[in-house]
Amino acid sequence: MSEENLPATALPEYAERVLEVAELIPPGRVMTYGDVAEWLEEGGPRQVGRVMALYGSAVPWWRVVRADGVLLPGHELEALGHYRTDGTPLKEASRATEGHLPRVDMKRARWDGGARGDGHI
DNA sequence: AGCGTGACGAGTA
DNA sequence: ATACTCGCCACGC
Repeated sequence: MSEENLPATALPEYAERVLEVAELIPPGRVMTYGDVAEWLEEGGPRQVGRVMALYGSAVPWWRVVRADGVLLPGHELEALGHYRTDGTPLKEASRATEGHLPRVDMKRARWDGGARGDGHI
């Protein structure tokens, strides 16, 4: 038997953790890829991004955003619809956004993961 | 083995 | 505000 033939579970455990965090994010709030990685204490923003790109379709992917608050290319309208439904704070009422799609107001929408002071870690 | 790329982040000019 | 660089880790060629 060869160790090379890893079980390769349907979803890597890391991926499952990332998806779990994505599900934890309450409506009207968002977490950055880096925040998720930090919350998990493993991997980095790019690893989280990879998981979301592959399996994000099974979770509220729009609640995991870039640190800039820029909407996902190709899913801007989709995400925007969800943000309006969830009541996520957006930055649009400004001349700077004129001609540009609104971005998530990270200052208000960023979620710390429940402050994870209530029993976690 | 190296090299480019990616649903990233932060820093600097 | 934009553009560029570097660090980061996994994957594909």
